[in-house]
Amino acid sequence: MLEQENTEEKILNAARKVFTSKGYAAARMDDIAKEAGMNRALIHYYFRSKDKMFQIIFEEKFRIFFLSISSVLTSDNDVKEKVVNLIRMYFEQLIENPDLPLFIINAVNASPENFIKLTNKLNVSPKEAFKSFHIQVQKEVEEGKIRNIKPYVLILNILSLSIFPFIARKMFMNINNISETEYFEILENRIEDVINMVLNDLIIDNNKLKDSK
Amino acid sequence: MLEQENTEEKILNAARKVFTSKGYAAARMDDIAKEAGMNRALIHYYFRSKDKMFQIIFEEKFRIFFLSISSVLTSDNDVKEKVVNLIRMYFEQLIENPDLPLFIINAVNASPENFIKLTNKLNVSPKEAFKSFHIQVQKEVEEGKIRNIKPYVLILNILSLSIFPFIARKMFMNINNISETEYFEILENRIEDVINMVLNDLIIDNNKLKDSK
DNA sequence: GTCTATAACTCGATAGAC
DNA sequence: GTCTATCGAGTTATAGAC
Repeated sequence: MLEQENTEEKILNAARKVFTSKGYAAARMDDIAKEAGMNRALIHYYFRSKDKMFQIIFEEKFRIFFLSISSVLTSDNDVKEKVVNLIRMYFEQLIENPDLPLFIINAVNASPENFIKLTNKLNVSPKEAFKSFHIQVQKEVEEGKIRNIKPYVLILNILSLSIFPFIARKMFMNINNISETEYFEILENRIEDVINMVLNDLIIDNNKLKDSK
Repeated sequence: MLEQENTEEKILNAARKVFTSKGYAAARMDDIAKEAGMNRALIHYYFRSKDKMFQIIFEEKFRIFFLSISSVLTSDNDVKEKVVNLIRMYFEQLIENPDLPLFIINAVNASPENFIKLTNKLNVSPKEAFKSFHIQVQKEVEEGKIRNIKPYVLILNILSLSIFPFIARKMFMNINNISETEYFEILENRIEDVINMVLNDLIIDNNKLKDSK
């Protein structure tokens, strides 16, 4: 069946593509118009200004990115289950939307005020989600379910291992002369490695291992 | 003793700061002029165009970033020693230059041709360094010195854990309401965690651990 | 070498015909 | 709603005085 897009959807799709791949400053209204198959005047007619369009796209992407994290972090699983879910969820999401993290990071860097305003405005608050996860990690550490690890460190490790490969993918593809498809295959095969690494890190006493080296 | 900068150095320092923090598209020649304490005309007199200035800065940063990786990867240490050196070196370098990775990644994404040209031009080739490390990893896997791990995966894990926290630092600082100094302290305390995690991953048989869970 | 003034150009935004 | 033409602000780059 043929998906019939109306003009507004065409523009939004084009804007998504251009803004997420080039960022705000480098994006041209004419790029978006061309991508949507029309002229600049028309996209101004629908969305008034470049700023307003960007806000719409940013808010949408921001929501996608943090809604899924929050839902995993605030579920009632234990820490280890959340770790597994986070890593799998990131991979699924980023394979569909590989430009997402860099887009959000660059947008936040360009105007942190904007980020703060959005986190306050949305009912999905990454701040709250992270905070409740912190508390849970501390609790499980005290109970001896996982090793003594700082919540910050655990989150940083998960996000780093999941997100960075997508952020740096073009450089990697270039350095190793491989296509995006091949690269994504490598990443898919890597998921279980990442899960194992993070989980093992949670149950291993590093001092014991050091002695045996 | 007072470091006397001449005009050219003043401009380059200003350009470094502005380009690495804003990226090419968002940087303004007037930002650089103001940062250097002079007017636009003068920076054009010295460096002709925005493009040429950016090329100089990019090439310089690129060199810094890959020279240090290459020197670690092509040393005659074994894989485990290289892992430790890589992680420590990244941290030291990035604490001094936290905008470096995002700057390079964005520049490479904006024009991959440029990246390819540079890697060919420089005598320091990341491609070669990575390739020789791949071979070494495969050799040590065959010898049983480390577990059966794909070289790609190992490199991705190291780079992810080391670089991502700097790339996403502003978002983290915002989410957790902490200053850059506090954040860098967290990262410094995290180094040994990262080293342990990657090293343990190299010597652990995941199947055995899975059974005991 | 360094400045002020201004040319040349890019690009977001609007006017107005259809 | 959609288009062509054009305005006008913002930026890079140059001319020319000192």
